[in-house]
Amino acid sequence: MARGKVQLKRIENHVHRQVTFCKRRAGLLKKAKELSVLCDAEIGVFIFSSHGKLYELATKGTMQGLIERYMKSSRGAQPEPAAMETQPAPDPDTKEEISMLKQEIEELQKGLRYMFGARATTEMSLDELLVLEKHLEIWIYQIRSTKMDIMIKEIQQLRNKEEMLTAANQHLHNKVEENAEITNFVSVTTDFPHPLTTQNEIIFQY
Amino acid sequence: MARGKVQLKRIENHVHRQVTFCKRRAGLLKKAKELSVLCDAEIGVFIFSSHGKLYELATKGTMQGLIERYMKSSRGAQPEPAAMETQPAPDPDTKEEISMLKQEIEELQKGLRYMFGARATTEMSLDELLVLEKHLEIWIYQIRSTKMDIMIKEIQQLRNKEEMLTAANQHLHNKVEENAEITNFVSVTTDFPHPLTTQNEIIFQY
DNA sequence: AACTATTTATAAGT
DNA sequence: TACTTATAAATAGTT
Repeated sequence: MARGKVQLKRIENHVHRQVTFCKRRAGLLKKAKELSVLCDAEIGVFIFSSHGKLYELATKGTMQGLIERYMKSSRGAQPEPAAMETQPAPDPDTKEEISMLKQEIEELQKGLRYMFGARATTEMSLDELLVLEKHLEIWIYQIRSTKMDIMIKEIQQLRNKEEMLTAANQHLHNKVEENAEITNFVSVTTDFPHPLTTQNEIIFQY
Repeated sequence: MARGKVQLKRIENHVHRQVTFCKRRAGLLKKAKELSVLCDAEIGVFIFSSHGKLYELATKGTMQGLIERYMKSSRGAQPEPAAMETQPAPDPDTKEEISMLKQEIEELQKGLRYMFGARATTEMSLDELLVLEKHLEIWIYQIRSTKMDIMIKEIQQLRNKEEMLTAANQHLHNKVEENAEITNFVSVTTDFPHPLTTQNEIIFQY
């Protein structure tokens, strides 16, 4: 944010990255504290550096307390899905990146499993698996239902479009016949089968 | 930070506080994401508004994963070993693998978001729904596979048990007949059908 | 670590 | 709630 705009990607230079990490980490924690004070919010932040070192902030009480509250809240009524975003750093270290991505997938799957209140699939009992299976079936059912809705809508739209095209077609057809009658000296036989309309000929943009 | 310096204390005006909360919350999460990307850090943030509503961000994987890592890191002594920097040749195959993995992550995240927030499935496109459906089908397949394994094992165990019980039964049966012959003065006709064994009679605890 | 030139965030206003 | 704008704050590059 100064003396040059920064690209939103992993800083490749070690030293530069380390310095930026320190500066921005301080900035982030400061912002968190400010938000907490100004707006009477309870905020927890933890930052793992690329070397695995932990930096944390809990604006009220302890991090443990906050985590407990988080657990309760996120499992309960209406959790905020706003922020499950990741921006995997475009790392030229492809091998490393692959393993990172795989780990990420693993974690995501774990997260999904966690939602059903279950542990790793292989650690699950038969009953737990049955419950999970049921959940997934319901989910798939919902997806298929939505899919069906979308497809039905699409079909409806296509039908409407067809109707319009047909009408436009008819209109043009009539026009052509009219013209043919009036100016039949041009071509006596205007017998080209059925005037195909293209999008450009449609008056009502759909 | 503008049009007037702000005092670092709770904003008393409700509306003003709410507005500031929204703005600064967005700012904080943005900063967190930036730090994560720029410096390859893993960051978790959760914010409870004064009304107890939760806003969260986990820059990699899930919040659960992060919390687990936090737990490990904060109570354990030494954090994780540093990731070594490698410089392998960028293989075209691996590139492809990366993009596939990234796509998979994207889909999983969409699924997670959907699950967590009960966000309308209608926000997903048809293609996205198809991919998610595929993932879930695979998952269900895995679950059924695991289930099958468990059931097969259980059947095998039951068969073994049956075998043992039959053997024990036979053994007891023989014993009884023996006794009957030796002490046939007690009851001349030891013709109770077939000695049913109960678990207590089994010698070999299974 | 300290110093700016800039960018970014945002308070107040609309 | 969403823009706009003037200004404060953060910070990238430099020393």
